[in-house]
Amino acid sequence: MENNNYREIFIKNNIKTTKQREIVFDILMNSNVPLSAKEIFIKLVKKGNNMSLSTIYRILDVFVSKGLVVKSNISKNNKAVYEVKGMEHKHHLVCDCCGKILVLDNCPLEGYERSLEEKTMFDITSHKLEFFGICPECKIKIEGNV
Amino acid sequence: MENNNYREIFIKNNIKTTKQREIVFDILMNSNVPLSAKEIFIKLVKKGNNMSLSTIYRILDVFVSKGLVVKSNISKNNKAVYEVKGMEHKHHLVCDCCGKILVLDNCPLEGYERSLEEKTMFDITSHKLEFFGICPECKIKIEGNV
DNA sequence: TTCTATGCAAAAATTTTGCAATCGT
DNA sequence: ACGATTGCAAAATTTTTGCATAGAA
Repeated sequence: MENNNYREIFIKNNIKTTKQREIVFDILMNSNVPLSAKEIFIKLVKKGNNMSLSTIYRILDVFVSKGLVVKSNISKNNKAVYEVKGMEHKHHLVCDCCGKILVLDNCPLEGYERSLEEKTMFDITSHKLEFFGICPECKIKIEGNV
Repeated sequence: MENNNYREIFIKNNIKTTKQREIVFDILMNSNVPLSAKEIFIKLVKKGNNMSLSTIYRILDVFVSKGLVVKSNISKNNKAVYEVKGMEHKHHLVCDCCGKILVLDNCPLEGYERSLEEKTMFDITSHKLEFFGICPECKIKIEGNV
């Protein structure tokens, strides 16, 4: 899992291949939940790597500007979180109570987006959709305390 | 437009009515786009009021915890933005290029949410949906430069 | 009066920036 | 070799917190 062909992706996007970019991209590729800059930092340190936090921010900015990564904000502490922009795009269901994130596979908005383009004259490039609720485990906890 | 019955709303939610809370709530009620803490601050100063920024943060936290206000993040600079949680809920279409925000009136997710509850066993409490794209004005600008 | 909310100033946390050194092509 | 990228440290922003004072019920 450590080797990779991210080089090809980087070349295709006109950015230089550096060890740091490979590390960050690899972490994002292997995470199924969006990560903040600091979380990425912690993960790479745990793997035995090291990197300046400002480098991580700069790398993420580059990835976002190239459309490789999506920046959003679903964390409770308003930190920006990042995830690779897969072809099949994913949405999330976040527990209000414990913060757990469930990844959803399908998107209910295909048709709607098109009608919105017609109505607004925007060229729609993307959307963010997140659901919030109480997960089954927390429901039990809450009921237990009643 | 300055007078209001926010007192009733506050009483109903078990929070004390203070001048500061009325000012902040009024600004949120009269804005059709989500505002950051600092934007709220600037607006109230322009109206001749004054308030500590930390008070604004604390007031917003209270409003969010009572479900009166929704905190999200669609600004480019990852600042948290806040808007009143209306009965009719609104989504937004944000221009990638100039940051302009268009308010959308209807929500395409009514039915989907219910099926998601069944599938995941979550009690879904809310969702956030934002669209991004290029607005007509920016399209012209961009084409002009080609 | 009692408890909560506010202001202020200081701290914490996140993100950005300048500059010299290093690395990729 | 050249230009882009990184690290470091410092700055800029955003958000949180402690404590004394003021305000609501």
